[in-house]
Amino acid sequence: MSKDVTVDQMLSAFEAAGMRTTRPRRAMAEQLVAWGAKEKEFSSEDLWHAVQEKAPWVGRATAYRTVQLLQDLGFLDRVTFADGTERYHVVAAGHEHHHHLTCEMCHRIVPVEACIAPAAFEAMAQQSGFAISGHRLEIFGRCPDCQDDAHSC
Amino acid sequence: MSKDVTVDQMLSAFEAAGMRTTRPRRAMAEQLVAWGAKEKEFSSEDLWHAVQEKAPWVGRATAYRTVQLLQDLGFLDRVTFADGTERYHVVAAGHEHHHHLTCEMCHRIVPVEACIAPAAFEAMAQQSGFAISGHRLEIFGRCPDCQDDAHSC
DNA sequence: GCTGCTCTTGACACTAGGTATCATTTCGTG
DNA sequence: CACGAAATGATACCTAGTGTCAAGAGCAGC
Repeated sequence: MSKDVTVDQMLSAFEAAGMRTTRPRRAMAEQLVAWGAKEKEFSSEDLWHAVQEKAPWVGRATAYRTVQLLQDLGFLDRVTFADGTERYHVVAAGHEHHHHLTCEMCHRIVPVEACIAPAAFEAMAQQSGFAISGHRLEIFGRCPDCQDDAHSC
Repeated sequence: MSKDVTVDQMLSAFEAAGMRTTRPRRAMAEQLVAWGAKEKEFSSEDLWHAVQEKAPWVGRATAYRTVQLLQDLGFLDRVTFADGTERYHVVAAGHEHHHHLTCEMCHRIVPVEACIAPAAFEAMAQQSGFAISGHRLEIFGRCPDCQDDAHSC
């Protein structure tokens, strides 16, 4: 059972990394916690707009910078959709390595555990001589709600 | 042993799809064949610039449109690199479903066969109720030549 | 509580990469 | 060769994001 992250956890992580706990960072953390890890997906621009309602003094550049930091700190996950757009979602605490199954219609996100077998990575490292450092797997489809809709045009 | 594609093959594919074999399309096909499938990677912009040297009358929009078409026709493969940039490369004829292992330093591309087991796809379709329509897998690392370089800063 | 140093911010100009529009050109069929 | 549709090139525009920098605000030490 994965728990949602708290504002304090995010701010503590900033401190732990030697960064300051500023007002914009707090405002953005609050918005993220309000959204929670409920499969909610958003772009940096979305988050900026949402934060603006309660903290209109937050600048766009700051919003983008903070999203980047939160991703580095492991609180946000970047997800690629079938249409090529990139968005983020809040990582539920304790979620280990996983990938995403996304709906190409409504952008719903479902985390999945499936991944390449470690043996396969080793095999390709051997064959190619590469030092493998990471990978991304994105799976696309239509969620149950969107399969009925004939919005295929 | 996979063979490189020819200009005629590309132009025939356009015709077969009910499209015309125009001068810009020919010019771009020629540039692509000149590059070949030799792990060469390029952006639409790169291709446009290259084509301009021999056919300066080709417009930017046309270059982008043609790259899109060639991708739809299966002659080009879109590859995502570790830094998030998207580029293309020429698909060698007869290459079936595959993914790419890319060098995060020099952008070298190695095709790999490894993929998720079909059973895993079925399992996640069952669990989630999604109708799965596609996926992308990108693997990042450093090629043998770039492992020595201490360009880590 | 005040000082001062540094990190961070907000404003804004700018860029990369790509798309929409539309009058003009050019295929290729008849 | 003439014609209609498809394709083009020029251009304006767009999205998503980055670089710059003077001004502001945390936080440590006093």
